[in-house]
Amino acid sequence: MTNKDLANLIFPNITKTVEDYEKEYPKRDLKEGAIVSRFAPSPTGFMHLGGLFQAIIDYVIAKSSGGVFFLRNEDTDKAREVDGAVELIMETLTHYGLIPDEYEFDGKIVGNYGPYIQSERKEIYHAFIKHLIEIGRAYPCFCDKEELDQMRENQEAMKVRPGYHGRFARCSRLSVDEAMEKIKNGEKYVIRFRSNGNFDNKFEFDDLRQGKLYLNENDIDEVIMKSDTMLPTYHFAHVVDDHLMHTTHVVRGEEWLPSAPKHIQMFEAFGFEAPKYIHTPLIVKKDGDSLRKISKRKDPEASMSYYDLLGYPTLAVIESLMTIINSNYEEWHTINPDKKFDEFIFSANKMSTSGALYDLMKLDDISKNIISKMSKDELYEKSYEWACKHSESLKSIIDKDVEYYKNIINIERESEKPRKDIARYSDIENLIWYMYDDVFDSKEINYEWKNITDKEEIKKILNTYMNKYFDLSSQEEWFNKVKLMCDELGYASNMKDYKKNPDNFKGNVIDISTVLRVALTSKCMTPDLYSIMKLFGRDRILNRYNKIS
RNA sequence: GGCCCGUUGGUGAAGUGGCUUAACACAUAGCCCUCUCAAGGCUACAUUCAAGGGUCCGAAUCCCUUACGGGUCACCA
Repeated sequence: MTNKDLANLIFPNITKTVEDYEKEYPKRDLKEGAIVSRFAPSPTGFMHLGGLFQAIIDYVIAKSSGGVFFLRNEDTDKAREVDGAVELIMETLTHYGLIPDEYEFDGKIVGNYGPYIQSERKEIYHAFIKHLIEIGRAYPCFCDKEELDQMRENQEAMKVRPGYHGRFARCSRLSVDEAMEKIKNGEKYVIRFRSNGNFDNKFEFDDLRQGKLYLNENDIDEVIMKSDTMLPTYHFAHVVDDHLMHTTHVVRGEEWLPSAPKHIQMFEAFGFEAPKYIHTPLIVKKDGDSLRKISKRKDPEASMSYYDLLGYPTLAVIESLMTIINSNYEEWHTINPDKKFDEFIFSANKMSTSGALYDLMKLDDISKNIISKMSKDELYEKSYEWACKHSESLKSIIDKDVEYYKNIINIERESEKPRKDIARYSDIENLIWYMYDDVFDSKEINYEWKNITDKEEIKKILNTYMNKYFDLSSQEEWFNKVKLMCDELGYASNMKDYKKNPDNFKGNVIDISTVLRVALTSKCMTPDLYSIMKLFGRDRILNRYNKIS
């Protein structure tokens, strides 16, 4: 009996060969230097920051090089699969504008290199494994979990490196006849790759981020096919898929670096060229004094739904991640304010070498800048869309009168130096509620008076203002009148005069405008008062002022 | 424990043997401007690059040792 007989016994129905698949998925017709990248999550939970981080890199390197970005669903672990995870991944990518060129979703395959769902590629993997068995580079292993645990314990006791390697790789020494006998007897087995590496040898590995690395050769006979489902493990699926799909650059987390030697070895066993690798740093978080990987369970900001719920513009999240990905991104962006982030030429070797701390302050800053540059129409659309999903109360406010809402958010907007007070759409309601009479009337109002708190004085100021100095003809006139009133009532209209001789005055123009502001809005901090008064109009102002008693 | 990677201000970081008296941005503080707030302008914020030793005329940059942090050693990805 030969290896071929063994291969046929295990995969009797596999007739296609590796060569057949090579022909079926020919080299992509792309221009020189075009990068083919992929985002390949496993549908085990929720989309988190680290995932988006990688997807952005994939997207940017593909787009900026005129290449292809595709999505592959790595669902080989059926036990950990979670319902709806695939939908969430697709939704999140779409939400952030990172739409893959090739993908498989909802029964539809887009692209010529599919299927893009690993569980649908079983036959392909089997053909490749069959080939490996035929050439003696893979073999069935009948060791069960207990035996392997026992082996590991012994290894630890003997202080030797744990793992299925060298003399510990028992099943690798089984003859073909013995193996076939066991299979015919119905014994359970996995398929292992037969390593030809020597752990004491180093080889040069070129990681695009870290540069040349010297890693130990792999000598572990890694499991490449699981027993129950006959699905491949990640290691094997990665080799077959990224070869057949002609991925040029694999972007993956740093945690994969230690298994890179296995992957290289498998590519070599098939005679394939390995893709280029970019192992990305983990996003970490400060926990007490030490740093740790950001975690979905402990850190709400690890989940993409956090940003969605608070209403950060998607671009803000992307750009904040871009600054971590390549710190020269910000510089590039200020020089090229009109270019889209995916035109940025990413340099893997400029990526940070250690774990990056995600800074929510920085996110706020980027976000404020982005929102401040939006036109009123754009802000209206984005904030309304957000409100429809996440805030019934903001939605109802906007629905009252869209034009009025737009005018409010347009105060000090669409100008050279726009206001930067909104970091998230969820901030808006708290900034504008007092502009709505019914909302104002339904609340318990706490007037934030400052220096002038005497009710009689306040009433006197308000009455004088409405009777003699109310003027909305222009910003300048408006303020001139306020100053004139100061003179009449004994307050300093000029701050310099006031500072020189504060005792000569009852107060100053700031005190007066604060009374006008607080009586109208209840708040001592608001955008430009003139603009607010313009939106109110005389009657509504009078109405608010009459509430003061 | 073995193997691999890393360590520059509160944060992201620039830096690749002399242009560094260590960019830039965020944060923080102060001042200016100003009808409040936000914004904007200006200023401050690492005598030092984890520590020690070495190489060199010259080191954050090259070498060694130590310390600390991270990753990984599954029929999980």
